[in-house]
Amino acid sequence: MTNISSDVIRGYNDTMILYLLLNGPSYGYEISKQIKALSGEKYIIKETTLYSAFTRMEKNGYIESFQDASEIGKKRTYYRITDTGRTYYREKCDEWQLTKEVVEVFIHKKPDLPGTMTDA
Amino acid sequence: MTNISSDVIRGYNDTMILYLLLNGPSYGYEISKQIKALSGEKYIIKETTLYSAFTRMEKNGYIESFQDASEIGKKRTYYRITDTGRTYYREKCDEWQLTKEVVEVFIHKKPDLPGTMTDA
DNA sequence: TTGTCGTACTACGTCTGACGTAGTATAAAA
DNA sequence: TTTTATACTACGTCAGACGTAGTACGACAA
Repeated sequence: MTNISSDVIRGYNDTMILYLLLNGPSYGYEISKQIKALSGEKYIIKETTLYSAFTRMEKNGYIESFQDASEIGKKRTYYRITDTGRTYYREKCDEWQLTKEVVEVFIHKKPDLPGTMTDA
Repeated sequence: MTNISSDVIRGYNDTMILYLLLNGPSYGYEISKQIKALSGEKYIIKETTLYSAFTRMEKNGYIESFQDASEIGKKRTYYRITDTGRTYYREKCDEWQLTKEVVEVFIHKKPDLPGTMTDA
């Protein structure tokens, strides 16, 4: 079973989180569930990774935290994306296209044909 | 200008090097030039990154080093890919396909259409 | 002859993002 | 009342990338 290694996703966790915040403010637990669902259970972000991403991105000005006053139950920290964050997100999207192009030069596609690449 | 960040390529430097070694043994300087050329000058691997990748991969049994006896001028360390390395390479190719699928869920493609995504 | 350029490395230290482990705390459900 | 799900924080470790620096040899020019 092939798994996504953290080294690959590294640097794109922030992008995934920002993508979800484009649709409006959200908070940790919800975002982690959305990442899991949208990735088809293929990627599950670790809690520590997620929360440290929030801290980092707020420090960088990509997101802003706030408390929802009209909250009944548990207190949550919500985050909303800033304009700087939106710009950063778009840059990461461009970067991704470039990276993909480059990496794929060095990648053999899965054959989908029998008898290829088995040996020799 | 969009640049490829090291965090993205991280974990795929090894894969690129192995890809080049599939065609036969090679050495540091040549590989770095090939990466530059094949990527269309878009990615230039740092010397330290390259040589530490060699060390790591040899330790992991993905490559083997040797000296070319029939060498005239400068002594070089050549590397050849092992069977373990070939297997690892194929796994990384599979992983890449999976990663790409997942990441692209969270990526907006460049519109190529005017008037989209400018604001709200 | 001296100097510079290209080639071919090694050594060492730093940074960053991911993540393991652990602990806290509250609301809801059993 | 105890568990389960939610919602975090703290702290430390690890690995890969990379900055800086230095060594060394061959070729070629001035």
